Amino acid sequence: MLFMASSKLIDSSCSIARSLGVLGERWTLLILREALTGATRFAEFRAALGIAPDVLADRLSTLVEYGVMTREPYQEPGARVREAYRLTEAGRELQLALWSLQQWGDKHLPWPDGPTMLRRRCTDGAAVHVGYIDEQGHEVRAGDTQAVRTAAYPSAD
Amino acid sequence: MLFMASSKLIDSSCSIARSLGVLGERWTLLILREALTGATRFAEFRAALGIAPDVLADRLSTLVEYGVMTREPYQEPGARVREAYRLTEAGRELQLALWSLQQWGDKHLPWPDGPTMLRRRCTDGAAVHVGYIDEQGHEVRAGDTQAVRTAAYPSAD
DNA sequence: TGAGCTAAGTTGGCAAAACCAACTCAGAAC
DNA sequence: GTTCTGAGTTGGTTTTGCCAACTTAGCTCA
Repeated sequence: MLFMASSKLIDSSCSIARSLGVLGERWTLLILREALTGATRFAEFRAALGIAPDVLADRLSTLVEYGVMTREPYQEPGARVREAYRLTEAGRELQLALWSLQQWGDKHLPWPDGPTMLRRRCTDGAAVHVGYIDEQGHEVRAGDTQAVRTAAYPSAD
Repeated sequence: MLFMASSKLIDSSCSIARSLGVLGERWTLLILREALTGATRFAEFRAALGIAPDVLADRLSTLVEYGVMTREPYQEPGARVREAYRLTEAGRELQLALWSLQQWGDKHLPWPDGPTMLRRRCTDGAAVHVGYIDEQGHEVRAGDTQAVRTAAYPSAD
């Protein structure tokens, strides 16, 4: 086996580090962006991203290994069996993280012609953004948020 | 110059790709996690992450270059001048993206002892999560969201 | 005055990962 | 039975990351 499922990050007590252990390698989040817009086939990812085939094979197998995507053979009538890579529910939930990055890029690394994608509500097309929400489902301002350590936080390092 | 400010991703028309061009290299998001919890000095990042000093220097200079952090000398009384790396407002806004990843990791890559960090409102300590919000400041369910292309979306590839 | 200490790096050699082109393999079409 | 296409694998080169050692500057203390 040439590829090692990514680093020791996945054994970290920090959820951000564990997420990055699965998602943080080069190309992975772009592969997921394509998957969220409907790509399912090896050649589709390859054409859309220009990624080397060995790297793509490695990333897809990592995503399958950690339950972000599934690899399933399928057959169109009159064609031979092919492999389809589909997002699991866990994978679909990564839309939130990708939209966070998209929203940040729209604001802080703007493109001359403006954004190429907008985030909308299906039902009425109203603008949707990513933000902080309290238990009543109401938005919380960024400055009113804080992260706090739990008892599970490692005391001695 | 040994280091090239990261790839051609920053010239992409996709905001996710541009964000990853600045933030997507190995270690970068973990450096930002430390910065959001108060780290400012080279040696602090190094000790917290165990990152090689040349890689850390490269990542910090990329973050400064793109306006995510500032590098400013400061002097404690009776000590020589040192460098402090501080988040800009753009950098502080990345808390949203990091919390998205943390929330995903909490759910899909759980740690045996439970999460080590919780997301809270400062004023009353109530739980806060990251999610989709409409123009009235109310939460939108994930399944009710969609991304749509604008006129700026590149037609011919 | 100069020897030691610390922070913030830089430099050089080695190992791992990414990139690229060429090749494989299987089934369908011709 | 030759060609085509999708989904990869293989081999060689380049880039990136990792590690240890070194550098530089200003402070402290003898």
